[in-house]
Amino acid sequence: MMELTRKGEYAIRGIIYLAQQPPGRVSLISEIAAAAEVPQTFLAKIFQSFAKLGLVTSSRGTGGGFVLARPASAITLREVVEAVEGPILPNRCLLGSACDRGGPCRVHAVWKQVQTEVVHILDGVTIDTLARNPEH
Amino acid sequence: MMELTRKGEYAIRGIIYLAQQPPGRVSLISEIAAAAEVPQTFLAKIFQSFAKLGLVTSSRGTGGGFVLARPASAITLREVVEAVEGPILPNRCLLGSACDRGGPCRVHAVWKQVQTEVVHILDGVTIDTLARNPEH
DNA sequence: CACCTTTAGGACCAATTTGATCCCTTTTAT
DNA sequence: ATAAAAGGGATCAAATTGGTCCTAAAGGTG
Repeated sequence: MMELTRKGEYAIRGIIYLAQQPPGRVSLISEIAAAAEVPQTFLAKIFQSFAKLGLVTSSRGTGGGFVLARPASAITLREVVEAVEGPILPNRCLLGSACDRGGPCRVHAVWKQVQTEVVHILDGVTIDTLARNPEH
Repeated sequence: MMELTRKGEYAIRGIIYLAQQPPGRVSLISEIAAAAEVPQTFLAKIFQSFAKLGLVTSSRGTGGGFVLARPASAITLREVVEAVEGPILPNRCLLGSACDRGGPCRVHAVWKQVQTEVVHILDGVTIDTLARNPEH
């Protein structure tokens, strides 16, 4: 359980590639897809999400492409993952104030703790760290 | 992301009910399903998994049903969740020694850390604790 | 302007997973 | 024998995942 989907994997691989480019260099989606070994049309959708959320800036037309919107050191793994997979919610009952059967359910506090821990870990990792990581 | 499925929710609700019964008391699947407000046939499958894994003992025929195989204080939330959802694996690459593209991937260590933390949290919660929890 | 390049966005689709249900078999007590 | 349970397999609809395709929009260039 708790598995990252392909979309999440592709998102991470793609943005790491961007982070490895010289600052300010524009990359085509075709280039990123080839480098990250990811289906191009699928990756295009992922980068659309990134652009909407302000993780990357996109430009169209000749010379267009994608650049990180912020330094890689200011983009966390959590942001990237949540951009495509949605918020980290181990159990539905973390959403509303009450579980489905009246009052917070018995395991509510446990899931809350899991959520907090995972968010904390993913917030502590930046794309810059991953991009520089020699462990390849 | 990281959401528990219905199966996981049902599993937890069902085993908590069992833990709330007087020690040694046999419960019918129909009774558990009604109390936990879970589809009976679906819950039956879940309890089959429990029985196979030795979390509960089952007996057939008149007077048959389910009982916890161990004291509720000796059954962890992790066991219950993993019984129906499979092992806690945030990323596929935690499975084999290498990621799909040669060598451990850049995020490998992060997912390993997430896995370790979640397992630790869920191992620290017993069904007994949940069953007694006044927060309902 | 016309034309090419590139992302944006929507529609669509196949495969897989999820969430069940049904039916028949096996075991066990009476 | 018979009734009462769980065991196990087949089946199925709905949702999600993983992707493709096509057209539109935007931005450079001659």
